[in-house]
Amino acid sequence: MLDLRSLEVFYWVATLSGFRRAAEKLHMTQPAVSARIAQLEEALDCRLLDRSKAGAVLTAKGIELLGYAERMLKLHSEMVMALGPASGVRGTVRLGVSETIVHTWLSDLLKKIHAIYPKVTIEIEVDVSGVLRDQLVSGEVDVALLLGPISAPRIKNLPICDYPLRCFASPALGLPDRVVTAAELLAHPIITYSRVTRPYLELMERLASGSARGPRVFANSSLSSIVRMTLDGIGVGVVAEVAIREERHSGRLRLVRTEFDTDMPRLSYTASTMDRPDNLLASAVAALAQSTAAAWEREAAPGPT
Amino acid sequence: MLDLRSLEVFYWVATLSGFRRAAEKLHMTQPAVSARIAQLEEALDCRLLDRSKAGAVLTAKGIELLGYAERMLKLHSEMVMALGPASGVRGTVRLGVSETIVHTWLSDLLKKIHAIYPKVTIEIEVDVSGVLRDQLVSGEVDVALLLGPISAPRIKNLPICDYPLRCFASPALGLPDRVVTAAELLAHPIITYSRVTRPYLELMERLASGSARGPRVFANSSLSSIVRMTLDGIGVGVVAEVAIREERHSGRLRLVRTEFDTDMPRLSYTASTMDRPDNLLASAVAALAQSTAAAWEREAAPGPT
DNA sequence: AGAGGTTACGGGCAGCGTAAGGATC
DNA sequence: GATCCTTACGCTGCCCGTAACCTCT
Repeated sequence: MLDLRSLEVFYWVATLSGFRRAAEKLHMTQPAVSARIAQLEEALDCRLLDRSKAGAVLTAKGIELLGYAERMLKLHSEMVMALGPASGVRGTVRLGVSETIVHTWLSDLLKKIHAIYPKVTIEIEVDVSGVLRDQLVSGEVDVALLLGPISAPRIKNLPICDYPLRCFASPALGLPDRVVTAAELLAHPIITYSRVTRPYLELMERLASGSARGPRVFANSSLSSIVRMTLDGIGVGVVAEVAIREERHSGRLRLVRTEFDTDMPRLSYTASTMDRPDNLLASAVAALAQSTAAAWEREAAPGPT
Repeated sequence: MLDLRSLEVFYWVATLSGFRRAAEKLHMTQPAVSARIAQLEEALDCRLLDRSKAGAVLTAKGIELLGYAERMLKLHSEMVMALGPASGVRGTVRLGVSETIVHTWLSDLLKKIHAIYPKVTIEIEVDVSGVLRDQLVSGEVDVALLLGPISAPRIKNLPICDYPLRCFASPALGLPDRVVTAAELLAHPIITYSRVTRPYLELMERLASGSARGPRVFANSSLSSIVRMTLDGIGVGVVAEVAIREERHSGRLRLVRTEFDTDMPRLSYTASTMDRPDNLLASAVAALAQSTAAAWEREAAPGPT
């Protein structure tokens, strides 16, 4: 009948390359999926999928139909999101988040989501951007707030915020209250993000060019841990300015101005989603993340943590 | 459920401003329409239409939904037209045609339509463009091949051909075989389209400016009749060049070159359709008309009649 | 033998039509 | 009372799940 349900079933069979997998995804039995596809093929009077052990692959007609199916399903989701009473929307959004975001406005975002979609469940996964990227691409998370943009097919990147990397130190470290040189700074160990992160790599690139020998670096995958170590006077912390607002405010950490501040990498975050016709909630959450980040910056209030 | 059928029912209720009229249009009973709308309103948890004696009018939410409904239905029709086996398409297209088109390539178009959509019924209405225009706007015809374009909301105009108006005469009339002056020409009566047509008006405008007194004009609503009268030597026929190809070819009528040939109005035809999400067949026919006209001109063959 | 898809069959429910019941002019 | 919509109710047909069967590795 070419109705929405059939298109949805077809979409998932095509996307997951299998009747069985589509059936699981759609919470129905595999014969039901078979029947829908058979009906679709009869209506269009052509084969849409070649069945093989390896998996169902689309025929030419199938590819053509898939294009329409995606457009229809997307339009439908859009309509539901726009018109359906938001408070009635149910579902689960798996949200991947970089730790920096956790320490800034994630809680604001969660409050906002819950206010608008009280029946939606949020699952949060905190990891470094590289891992989040893979999880997004493989569909393990629906939205990722990370250092973007991600260049992969069907990924939509929504810029949300852009924080400069800055150097911080405990007053106990005794760094002078003026613009310091690279040499002065590198007398202390650098405490920063883990080696697999982009800010780490960009930072190393810049520091390596300035000093004769590589600086001592303590790379740490936990932002809290970096802050802790910096507070303890182990060295100079290099993190996003926003991550230590509280410590800076209370005077426990000082901003260290350096001669290469203007050359420091910026952490550009994006809310990235996989462009799928279902789960428009993911896009909605991405949009909320954008507005939350903007609001948080406007307020310029030192958020808790 | 916000499925396609519900949207279709809603679309027609909104468009026709009434449950009853929508029911007739959709060949279903009025309670069934009520039920679908009620279900839609329940799903969206809001009223979509205000019922009043005068007719159902959309609420704000209703207007919003209508936009989505149109987009969805249109996309659906597009999909069906693109994927569905064309030979399986059923339906009726009411086609309004100007007489000039009838005398040129209409039969080619009908053959083409029948070859592609054997199960589609074509109803043909021949009239002058002004009448066709009204019939199209009021929905009495689905496609109109007429002197366009039509400037009315939701009308799509597809240019199909552009024929110059020319003067013709029977050799018996004795007009010289050279470029004649307006005065020489107007010594004879002018036989042309009916007074309610655009070419008549444009022609009169041009002739009036050139001669002291208005020319004698036999306006005739029937093209065959115009040709007949011209053949009989009653006067000078002024019609689209293409309409008398056969007579000209057989030598029964001659082209009369005039000093104002270059200033003659051109008959620009369009295939015009009402932009409705259903009846994509109309658009398909319009497109076929365009290609048929182009093919006919390329062949430059004097088509029968 | 096991994974993946098809065929066969029965039950539940959505959606339609018929018929009767308001509401508003 | 005429028109337009809603409510009530029974029926049909679709769609799904269960279960058995097919096919290929």
